[in-house]
Amino acid sequence: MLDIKLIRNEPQKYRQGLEAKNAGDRLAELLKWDAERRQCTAQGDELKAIRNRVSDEIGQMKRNGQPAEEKVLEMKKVGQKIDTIDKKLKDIENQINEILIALPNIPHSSVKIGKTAADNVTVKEWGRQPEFDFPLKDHLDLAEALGILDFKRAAKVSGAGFPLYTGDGATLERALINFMLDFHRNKHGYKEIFPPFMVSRESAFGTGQLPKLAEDMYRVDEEDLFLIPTAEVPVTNIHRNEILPEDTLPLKYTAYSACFRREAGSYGKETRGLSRVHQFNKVELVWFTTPENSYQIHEQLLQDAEEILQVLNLSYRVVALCSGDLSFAAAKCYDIEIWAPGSGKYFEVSSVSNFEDFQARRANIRYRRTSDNKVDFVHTLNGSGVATPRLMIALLENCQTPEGTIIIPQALQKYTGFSQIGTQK
RNA sequence: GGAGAGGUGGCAGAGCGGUUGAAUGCGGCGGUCUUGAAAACCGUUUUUCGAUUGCAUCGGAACGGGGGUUCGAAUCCCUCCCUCUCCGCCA
Repeated sequence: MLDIKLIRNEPQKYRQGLEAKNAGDRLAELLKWDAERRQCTAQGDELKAIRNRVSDEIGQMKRNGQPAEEKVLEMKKVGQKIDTIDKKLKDIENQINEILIALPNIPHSSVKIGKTAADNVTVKEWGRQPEFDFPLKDHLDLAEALGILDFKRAAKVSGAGFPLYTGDGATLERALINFMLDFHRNKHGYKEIFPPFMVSRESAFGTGQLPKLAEDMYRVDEEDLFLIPTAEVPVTNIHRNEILPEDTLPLKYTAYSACFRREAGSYGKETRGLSRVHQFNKVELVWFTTPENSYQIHEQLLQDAEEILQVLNLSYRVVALCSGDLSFAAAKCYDIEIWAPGSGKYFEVSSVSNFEDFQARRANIRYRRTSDNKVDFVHTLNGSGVATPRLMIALLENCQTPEGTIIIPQALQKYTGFSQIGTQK
C-alpha cells in the first residue's frame, strides 16, 4: 500500500510512478476524496470535542445532584450531527481505501521504464551453455523415458498440471529441497522456517495477493483460507502487526513450501512438462530490514539465490525487470533465468524483489529506531532460492547423456544417495 | 464435534457506566548515590488521525474485530474472530 500522505505531498512523482507500472491513474480522484476526508474529520472532531467536554459537565452535575436535562438534550442533537458526519466519513474512507489498496507499488529510480517483458534488461550471464555432440532431449522426454515423472497418472489423480514424481525423480526432488535449505541455513545464515501452507485473508492481503490476484489462488471455501502461492505469504506475515526493535534487524528467513497456483488464464502458454504447474516446491528467502539497507540487501539476496545455481554448475542469466513487468507489490525485481539446452531456452527459476515498505504498510510491520525511538515501516524483500520445477528442467537437460541417463551434480549426491539416474535397474 | 473459561499498555494484572489512555508490579530508558556494580530513591515509558504546520501546542480515535444502547462505554447488549482447559474423534 502506498502512503496517502506522501501521495498528497508529491502527486507528480506518484503519477509518473504509477504510469510506469501501467496502472490506471485514479490519483486525482484519490486526492479529491482525501481532501474531503480531512474536512469531514475536522468537522467531526470539533463536535466530538464539545460532546466530550459537556458530557463531563453532565457527569459532574449529576454527582452534585443538579438537574442536567437541558444539556443532555443539547448533546443528543450534537450526537445526531456526529452520527451523520461519521457515516459520511466512513463512505469517504471506503472510497479512499478501495482506490488505495488497488494501487501497485511504484518503481525504484534505478528501474528502467518500459511496457512489457521485452523491455527487460539482461544484467548478467553466468557460466557457459554446455555443448553436446549428440541430439538433445527435453526434460519431459527424458523424465518419462526414465520413469521419474508421470503426468498421465497425475492427471488421473488430480487433473492437468500437477506433477507426480516417482522413484529416483521423487528422491531427486526431495534432495534439491534439502540441499537448498541446508545451503541457505548453513552457508548464508538464514533462520529456517516451516510455515503453514494455508493462510487467512488478512495474510494474503498483507503481501499483496489480495485483492487483485485473488483468482490466481486456490481457496478453501468453508474456512475462507487460501493455499499459498509462495512461502513469501506466511513468512512475511509472521511479523504482521508487530513493532520490531531495530537491533533485531535485519531478519532473514528461509522456508520450504509447496506452492499452489491456479494459473488462471495461462492455458497454452509454456505448459509442456514441468514448466508451468499448479503445485510445485520452492525454497524461499525473506528479509525484514531498515529502509537504509534494503537496496544493498537486495543485491545480497540476489547473490544468495544465484549461488545455488553456481554450486550446481548450471548456466543462467539475471534480468532486471522494467517498470511495466514488475509485480504488483515490487519496487524493483531481478529474475534469474536458467538455461535449458534440451528446450533451447531460458526458464525463470527465481524472482528477487524489493517491496520497500509496500507490504509492511499493508501488513503493519514496523520497527522502532534506536536513535530516536520512533516507529517506522520496515522494508521487506524476498527471493526464490529457488523453485524446483524449472530447476529440474534445467538439471535434467544439462546433465543428460547420449544414453538418456542423468548425471547428478556433485553437490547433490550426498542428498540423493546416487550419482546417476537410469543406469542400473 | 460437545462443555466451560478468557481476550486490557513490552509483559503480568486491576478496573465492570462519568476526574481511566487506563491503578499496581515487573521490565526498559534517564538521573541521584557508588571507585565500579548491585540495592535503594526520583523521574520517565502506547499508537494513530487531524489542525495551526520545524521542535512545540491543541483536538479526535484506539482496552481482540465490527455493530448497537447512552449526554457519556474498557465497563451494558449483539455478532464475528482468537486463545486456554476438559471430553470425544483423529495423523
